[in-house]
Amino acid sequence: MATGRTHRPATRSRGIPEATVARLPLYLRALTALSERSVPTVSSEELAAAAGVNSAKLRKDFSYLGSYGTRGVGYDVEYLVYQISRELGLTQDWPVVIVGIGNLGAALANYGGFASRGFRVAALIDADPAMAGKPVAGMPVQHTDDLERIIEDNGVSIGVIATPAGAAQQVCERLVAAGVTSILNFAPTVLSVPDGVDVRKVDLSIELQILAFHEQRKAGEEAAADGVAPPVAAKPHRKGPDGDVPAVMPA
Amino acid sequence: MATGRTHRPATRSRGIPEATVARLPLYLRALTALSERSVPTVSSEELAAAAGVNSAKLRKDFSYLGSYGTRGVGYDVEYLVYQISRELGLTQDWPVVIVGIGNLGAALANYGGFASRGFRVAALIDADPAMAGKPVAGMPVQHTDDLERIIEDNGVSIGVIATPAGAAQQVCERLVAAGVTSILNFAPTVLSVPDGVDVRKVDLSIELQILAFHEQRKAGEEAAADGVAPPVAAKPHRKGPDGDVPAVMPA
DNA sequence: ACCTGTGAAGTCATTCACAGCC
DNA sequence: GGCTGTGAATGACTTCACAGGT
Repeated sequence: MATGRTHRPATRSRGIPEATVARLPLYLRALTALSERSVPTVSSEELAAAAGVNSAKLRKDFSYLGSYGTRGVGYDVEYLVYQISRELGLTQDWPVVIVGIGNLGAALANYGGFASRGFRVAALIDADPAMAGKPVAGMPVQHTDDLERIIEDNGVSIGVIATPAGAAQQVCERLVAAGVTSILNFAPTVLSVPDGVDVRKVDLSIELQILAFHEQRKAGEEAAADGVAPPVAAKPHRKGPDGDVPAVMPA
Repeated sequence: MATGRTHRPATRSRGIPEATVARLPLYLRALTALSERSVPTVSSEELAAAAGVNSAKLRKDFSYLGSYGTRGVGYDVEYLVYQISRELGLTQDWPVVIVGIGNLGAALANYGGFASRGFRVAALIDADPAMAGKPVAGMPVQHTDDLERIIEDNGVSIGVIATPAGAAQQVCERLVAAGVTSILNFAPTVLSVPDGVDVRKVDLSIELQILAFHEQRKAGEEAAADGVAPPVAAKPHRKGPDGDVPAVMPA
């Protein structure tokens, strides 16, 4: 059954560190912008600034790909664009399905960034029969019943889940069973998948909570010159009979 | 000035490692689910499984917050929910503005997860005069002209940018000038902000590219027993005359 | 003179493994 | 016997600093 260990055994990625892989798209974007302005070469310092990282990191990152620069000169923009695209697998195109065409799913379907870089929305899928056939982003929504067929017919290996949390795990299992091996999950749930399947998640609520944490620290920074008061101890007040405490609710 | 060094000087966060902070929301969500099912206590093993991490990591994470568990027993669910909420600053509420009410902005405005945990959408702002006054998610869209006033009137310190890439930096600057110190950026651009301002980004296209990278590696895993063939040179295919797309080209 | 590529050092994060308590 | 809390070990990532090429 493979419990939810999304964790791949080791940084199995023929040499390139995961942290580096995560930055390649950033470099690629910056390079593409330079390319559009017909800039022929760029130094690690300039490119790093455009990508929002420091130059030592960038050079180290590129060193994992090979020696694509020229000492005393910098990097050839077009050449690097090509090398990074190839490394990321963007020279082929990737059919993608989006499952769950609510507000978010529809927004994703309309998002231009999809098409631009080798990703192609092959199908939009929703469980609501009333949605079936309706056009979203110029494409008819299809019903979940046909999920397996759609995946196979289109050779889809990347799926985007934009369903409510409750439906996500089940959709995930169907996608995986049908052959999908990479999933981008927008539902606020932990997905468990078998080994060999990659999951990445995008979670608004988590990001906000992280910001709130730092925001709170900033606020506590007045008053404190020596001992930064931790969050404020507040009465432990455990065991609320029926939780007068945050009756919070998951998304 | 302060160039785009988002980088805070050091992990200034009174002890709690950034990686731990990023997982607290995950634990909180799992705990909330348990709380709703009235589960009174939970072991590190169980909770870790629910949150999709391993138990050693979870125990270490909690150890930064204090000793909130009981040996031989586990953690009191309600108590932990309270402690983590407090640590994250979720016991107060955070007014948030969303700037850029296109497909994505509207989807975010409708997203339930916002309201649920101390975050409150204080205003929706868009640059298009035609949008002004239109209700989205039961709330009238306001014009960018009033951005500064809205921030101040509502004491907003967290802003969400969902504008097109081209407008993001400028919107960011106005938000910061008006007093926002935490930004969640959905626009595919690197934002530069002064020290003391936190930026987190959510970028669909980057996530997909990371998935594509791993996907490509998986594909290359047949055939290879000894020397894993690097990316595979694949025919560059493409080359739009004036490509809005990567006009990829080797040197 | 300038800029890349990279060992070496330093910092941060995860995992191990077990003492201590229930 | 079961489970937490945590030093110590290991591993990953970043930064330094400079040798080496143009």
